[in-house]
Formats: sequence, structure tokens, C-alpha cells
Amino acid sequence: MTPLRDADEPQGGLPKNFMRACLLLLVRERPAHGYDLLEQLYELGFGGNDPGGLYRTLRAMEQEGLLLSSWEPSGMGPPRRTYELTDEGLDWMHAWAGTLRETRRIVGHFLSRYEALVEGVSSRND
Amino acid sequence: MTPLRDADEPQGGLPKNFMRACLLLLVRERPAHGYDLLEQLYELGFGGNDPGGLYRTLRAMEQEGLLLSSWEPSGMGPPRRTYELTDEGLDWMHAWAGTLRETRRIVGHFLSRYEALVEGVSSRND
DNA sequence: GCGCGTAGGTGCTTAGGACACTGAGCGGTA
DNA sequence: TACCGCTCAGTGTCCTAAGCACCTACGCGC
Repeated sequence: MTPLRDADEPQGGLPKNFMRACLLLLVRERPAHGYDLLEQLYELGFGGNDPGGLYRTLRAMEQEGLLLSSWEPSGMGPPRRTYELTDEGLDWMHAWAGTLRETRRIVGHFLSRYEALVEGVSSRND
Repeated sequence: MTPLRDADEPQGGLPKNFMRACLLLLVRERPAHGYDLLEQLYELGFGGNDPGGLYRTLRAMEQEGLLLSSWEPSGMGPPRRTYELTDEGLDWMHAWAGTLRETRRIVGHFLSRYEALVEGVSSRND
């Protein structure tokens, strides 16, 4: 890429480490293995799917004690490393929810201010 | 090395490059200089104020053609580099608004799914 | 044997963000 | 006048997340 940002679309999207929060939630809903989570993440808004990044994150989260993995045979394909949530992971999921509420609030604040600007001065509810 | 994330609070918060979006908006509302923007950013949700990062970002955005700066005497203190928005910058501001609406939608989706989980009401998704 | 879908992973590079630090102009005051 | 504190603008440096490419292995059908 050129040194100067030249894309015609903002590069930003999701909060840092948002994938971690999603993984905690998904694994809490139902223990799952990486390949499965990859597909679920896609539905959650992670368009550019990056298996490498996902697997790295999962291993890191296990090392930090947020997840616990165990190998399970698959029947159709190689064995799966299945993850479940630890108590610590559950605490973090709650903490993440708080952080993301704040994120949504701040982004929402930006958007109302943006809308007020483009609509002139009058404020209106969307 | 490998300090193995041990913070007791999620590190994530705001979307990548969110400061850029805010700067476009703020400068559009009213041309301003860096020190001024620093304080306005604080009110917008940027708690850990980082002058270095801000000034670097402003210079970068000017190099990309989103902002235009000019020196103005201050009367009380050193001269100020005052920024205004270019047409291209305006386009990017609109594009950012779109991106951030999507961000808010995805984060909101996470939060409703989280709330459904903790409330035990898991019979419905968006 | 071969390709294909499933499953899990490594290497490498870069862009952003965090944190520390520098330096200059100007006013007040001790 | 010497110092301090506020205003204003930067630089240096490190760390991490993110992005991209690439690799291995299992099992099935052809």
C-alpha cells in the first residue's frame, strides 16, 4: 500500500479487541470449536474472515484463563479443539458488555452531533 | 515480554481511527487549532488525552488533503495552527458517519444478544 | 492416487495507540 | 530579572492488534 492512506472508504469499523468480546459471548451461549466460531463471527459482522487471527486469539485467551479447551473427535474430519468459558471469562464478558455500552453511547453521541450538523441547526429524533 | 494481558478492565473502547472521524466533525462545526481540539475531544469521550497522537493525526490528515491549516497569532501564547475542512474532508466525514452507523448497529447487536443471554431469554435473535 | 471440505495453525508486516519527553512564546509574580 | 505556569505544537519509541499469506493434517468420495 502507499504510505498515504488512499482508500476510498474509512478504515475503522469495530472497536479494538471486539472479537474477544464476541468470542466470550459465543462460547458462553454454546461451547464451540474454532472453525465453528469462524462462521458465527462472520454473521456477527466480521466480514474479512481471518482464521489465523481467530485461532491465535483463542489460544491467547486460553492462556489468560478466559477459555478452556479440550480435543474432541469429529467423525468427519480432523479432531476439534472445543472451547468453553471459565468463571474468569464470564467476568470479562460482563466487563466487556459495560465497555461496549459506553462505546455505543459515545458513537451515538458522535452520530447525533453529525446529524445535527448536516440537518442545519434543528435537532430531530431518528 | 509476553506480559500476558493482565489488566482488570477490557482494553478496547473506541473504534479504530475514531479520532479522525471526530476531528472531521469538530473542524467542520468550527475551524479550530490543536490545543482547542484536544479539549473538545476530551468532552467527546477521549479520556486519556494524548497530545502527541492528536498533533500527529492532524498533520497526517492535512497531508492526505482532508484538512487545511494556517498559522494564526494568538495574542496570549505561541501562534496557533488552525485547521479547516476541505471538500475531500467533508466527503470523508459523511463516509465515516456511514461506517459508524454500521459500527453502532453491530455493537448494538452484540449487546442485545448479551442481554438476552444474561436474562435467560434466548429464544430470539435479531 | 487426487481433490475437496473440515480443522487448526505459523510467519511476517504494518498501522494505531499509549506513553514519555521536548521546546517555544508569553504573562504574572516574587 | 529569574522563575513558574499556562498555552501551543510537536518528536521518539515501544507494544499490540490487525491483516495477509501460507502451511499441515484428517477423512471422504471419485
